[in-house]
Amino acid sequence: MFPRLSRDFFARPTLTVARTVLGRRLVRLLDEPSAKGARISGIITEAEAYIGESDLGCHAHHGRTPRTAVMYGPPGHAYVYFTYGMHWMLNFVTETEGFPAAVLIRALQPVEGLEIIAARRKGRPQPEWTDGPGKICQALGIDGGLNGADLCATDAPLFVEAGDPVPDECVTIGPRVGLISVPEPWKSMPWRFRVEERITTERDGRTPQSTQR
DNA sequence: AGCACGATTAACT
DNA sequence: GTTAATCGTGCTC
Repeated sequence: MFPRLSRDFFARPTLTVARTVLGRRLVRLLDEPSAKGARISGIITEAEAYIGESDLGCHAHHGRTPRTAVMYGPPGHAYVYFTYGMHWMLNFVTETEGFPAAVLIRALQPVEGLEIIAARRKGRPQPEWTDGPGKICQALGIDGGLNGADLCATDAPLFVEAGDPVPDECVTIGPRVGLISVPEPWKSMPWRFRVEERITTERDGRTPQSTQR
């Protein structure tokens, strides 16, 4: 159990939050009676930045709407939205109130609540439990009910704990994923941060490559 | 009111 | 590699 990240962590430039959130632990406290107080958690291994109305890849590029209102609010809250008719996506609101920006959490390394995750990701191998933004929400039981939730409240059901910082040599930076029809330069801005998977003892001198999915 | 599309995933050829 | 699933959102008429 580590200290929870305070609002100061999120009230910084979005690129800084996206880079430094790697290695931290996302924690979901279950509130359902059948699993009262159970913890599901994982180390954050991939995140992307979405920055303001001028970023044509950001939902806020249409301005303030009912959907994007949370991004215009104070930092340290969850922006959870629904897409493709079936998937929920989790973001952390960043920067200052009034400026719409957020960090999309794209991948985790599962740590706690493995049995619950396995049940929710039934039949899939462990590497595929939380290696996508929709999968994370499925595994942790995150949906629209958590949109706007304060990650820094004392009784928060969803929050982030401190963890070991990830050194630069373990992080690859590249373009954000899935922005099919977003115009340049936004489509290619290197605003995706990912912890490179490697065997712990590996030392092969490979140049980290900018991966794509 | 109608329409095109999406910060994806899983299944299929 | 290709594509169906499935519906909220924001735009156009």
